Amino acid sequence: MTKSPRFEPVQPVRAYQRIVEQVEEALIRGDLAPGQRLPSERELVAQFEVSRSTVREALRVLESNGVVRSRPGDPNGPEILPFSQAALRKQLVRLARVDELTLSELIGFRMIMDGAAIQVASRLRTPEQLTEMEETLVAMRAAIDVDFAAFGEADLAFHDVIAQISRNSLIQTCNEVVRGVVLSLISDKIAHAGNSRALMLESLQHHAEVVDAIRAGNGHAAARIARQNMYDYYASYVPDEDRETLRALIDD
Amino acid sequence: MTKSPRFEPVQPVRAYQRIVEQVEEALIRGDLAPGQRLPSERELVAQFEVSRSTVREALRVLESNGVVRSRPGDPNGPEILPFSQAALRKQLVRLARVDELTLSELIGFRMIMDGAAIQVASRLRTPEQLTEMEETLVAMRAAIDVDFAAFGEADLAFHDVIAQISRNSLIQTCNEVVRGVVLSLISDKIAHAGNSRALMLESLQHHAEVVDAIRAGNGHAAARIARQNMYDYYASYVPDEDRETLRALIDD
DNA sequence: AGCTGTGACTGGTCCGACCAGTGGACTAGG
DNA sequence: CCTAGTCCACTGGTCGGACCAGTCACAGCT
Repeated sequence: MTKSPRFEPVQPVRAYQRIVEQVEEALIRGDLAPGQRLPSERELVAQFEVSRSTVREALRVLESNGVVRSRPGDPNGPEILPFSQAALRKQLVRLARVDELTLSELIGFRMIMDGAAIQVASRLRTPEQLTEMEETLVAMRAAIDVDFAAFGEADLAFHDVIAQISRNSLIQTCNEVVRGVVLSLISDKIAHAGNSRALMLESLQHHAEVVDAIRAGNGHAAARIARQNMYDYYASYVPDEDRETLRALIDD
Repeated sequence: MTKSPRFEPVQPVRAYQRIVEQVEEALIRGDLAPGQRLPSERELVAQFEVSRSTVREALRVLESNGVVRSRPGDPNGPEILPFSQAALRKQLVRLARVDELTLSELIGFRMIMDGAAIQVASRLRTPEQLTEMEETLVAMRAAIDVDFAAFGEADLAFHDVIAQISRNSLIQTCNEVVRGVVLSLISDKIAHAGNSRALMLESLQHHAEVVDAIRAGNGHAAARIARQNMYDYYASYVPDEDRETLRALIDD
């Protein structure tokens, strides 16, 4: 009656993989927490009953995944790292670098994400959070007189507040990661020292309009302005033929 | 006049890391393409002038990042893998598992992403693409009579079409990844074999309404229905206190 | 008590060895 | 001639031992 046992392909599980699994599982179970230390490599050799090569290969994998960090000479052993989006960003950067993702896709993604987050935030925000947003605006204004990097940080803080209000850290993570990827892709082209101040002032103006719209409870308008700002800010880096697609994203 | 040379902290670069960098750079430059093979470990030892341990640690890192795959006995050497979102998903799953991300955040993210994608799609879609969407609807209807997994696949195909129309593969990737994470988180709770058919029928009905709205060019309505559907579909798995936040995402 | 020098231990790298498994070349059979 | 089977060179996985530069805690000195 049974048609076929539905066998699945099986590949050998290597020793170092099982070590990785055990460590990661301990992390998920909470037996291991960030800041804690793993036993030294030679101690792990004894516990797992494998050779040091195997232990080291497992540690390299964990290290590349951002789970632990080994420092030579540290008597406390490898350190369990706090969870971070660094590994996530690394993977995204890889995808972007090999041209699986174009710059316009990344920017389009941010336009959608940021717009959606702002729309949600305009509904959920408390008066205190509105004040918080206004403060980041002041910080942005002050940063303009410092340098471009400072302005970028202040801008990041603004978007962080938005994401926080929208009660979704995944949005925040995605925005930060994609933002970092975009900046790394256009970093070599940021030679526009000339008009940068004007661009920053315009960006600040747009942000202020966003806050105004949020204050008025007009989520649609806020989101639209945000997308417009994003487009103006990055459009010059996008190939002509992709700009139309991005423009289509601006209006609601 | 210069205040300080602005020194930055420096940590030693390990040999295996430089091997990883060289391989990844070759990949980005296009000197290495998916399907091609790396030299054997012993050959790499000669080329990089390091020990096999070092080469192997580099290969383990590349392997864990989804760049290559080593198979014992293969005379052709490690294989360069096609770029995939698997590594990306792995990182997201890790974040979700350690409770940095809650189920409601993941679902909220999907509501926003999917809604935005549908809204964009309703504007950009061609008549052919509309037909394509309608075909996935038919496939979903047929899948209901097979089993739950088949319905899930058909549902995935629908969302793929949407993401494709929105001309943004990053949206597609994010949706797929997050969808996979959500399913893996609730997989143990899918014991609702009883009412599943009714649920599938309702979901299909919602999808059909979405397509209707897209056909009519009403992006707002389409997005709203999509979010509502997403909420109905997953709300039972979300803790009570988080549901209100999700409900706030449904309207406009 | 405060400082310093030392030494046990750390991780990074290297070497050589063995094993099970793979796949292509080579050979025997058609 | 072509096919089918065998064989072996070579693969990656794992092991154990060795050496080095660096770090940190502690004992001993001032």
